[in-house]
Amino acid sequence: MINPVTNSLAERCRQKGLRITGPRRVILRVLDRAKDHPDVEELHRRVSAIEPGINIATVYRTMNILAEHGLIERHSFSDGRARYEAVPEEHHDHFINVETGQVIEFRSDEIERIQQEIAHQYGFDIVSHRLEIYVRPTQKNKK
Amino acid sequence: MINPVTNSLAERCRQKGLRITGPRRVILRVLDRAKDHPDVEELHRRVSAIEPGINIATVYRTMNILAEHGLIERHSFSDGRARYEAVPEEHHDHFINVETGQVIEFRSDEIERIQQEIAHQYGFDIVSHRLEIYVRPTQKNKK
DNA sequence: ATACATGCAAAAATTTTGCTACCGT
DNA sequence: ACGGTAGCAAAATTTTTGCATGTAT
Repeated sequence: MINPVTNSLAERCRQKGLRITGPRRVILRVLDRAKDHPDVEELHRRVSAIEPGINIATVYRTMNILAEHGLIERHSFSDGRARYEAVPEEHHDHFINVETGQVIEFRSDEIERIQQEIAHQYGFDIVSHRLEIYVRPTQKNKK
Repeated sequence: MINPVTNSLAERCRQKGLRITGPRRVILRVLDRAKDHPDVEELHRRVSAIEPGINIATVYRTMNILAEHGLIERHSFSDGRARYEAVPEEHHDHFINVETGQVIEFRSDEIERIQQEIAHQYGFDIVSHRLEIYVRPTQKNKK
């Protein structure tokens, strides 16, 4: 009963010995608060709204550093650009609604378990995984 | 017992009403034969080896058209560039060996089934999905 | 014949990098 | 003080596009 919910990214950066600078603090805050999966441009927009003058190159560099340290996850989904989210306390997967583009998180212990099983059959240990399910709303209650 | 193994991409293009031009024929052949997941540059290299003079813009355009028609799949894996494969007769997922970068295909009906189940619980029909498991060889028989 | 496809070069979009100055530890 | 970091601009990379010409159907 020690951890409240999640350590903030800033805390986790500190634990890794990364410096918490002004720009970085803002970027980390934006990532902590994001409930979606913004790309670099969107991150930069949000960062700039909090504190103007932070260069987009800094956002790119920070994303690379955070990803190297395993503090954020990089996604691609259907679109081209890279999109990011803070590494969640508990792993989850994603539904992507193809009609709206909306991303919905979900988790299934059964899927997690079976993946382990299959990987072991192939002689592998899982490092990480990524499951994206592209969906549309069930058509039964249509007009 | 009508289909031999798989219809060639060229055949499937024809069925969709896409024109089979010279450059396109070569690109489709390369895709048909590829057992890996080449990016545009690599595709262009292979295409050029068969027939020089085909512009990389044509490869890009063709990939976009084929993807729109659902004839190829676009991946991202860990790296930046988009990578492609002809849509397989039967869907499969991927292991990515993080130590070597090698991509291994696999399939689990159980995983397929559970995904359906979960999607339905959320009120969705599955359009497609993508599962990538990043792995490393099991460590038990180490030196 | 006509709509679609290609080549080429230019442009757009995305990401990285060199360099100097700055700031966190 | 030291070494990582930021800003800025330039460069590198990846992808798209306008346009004139060519070609499959």
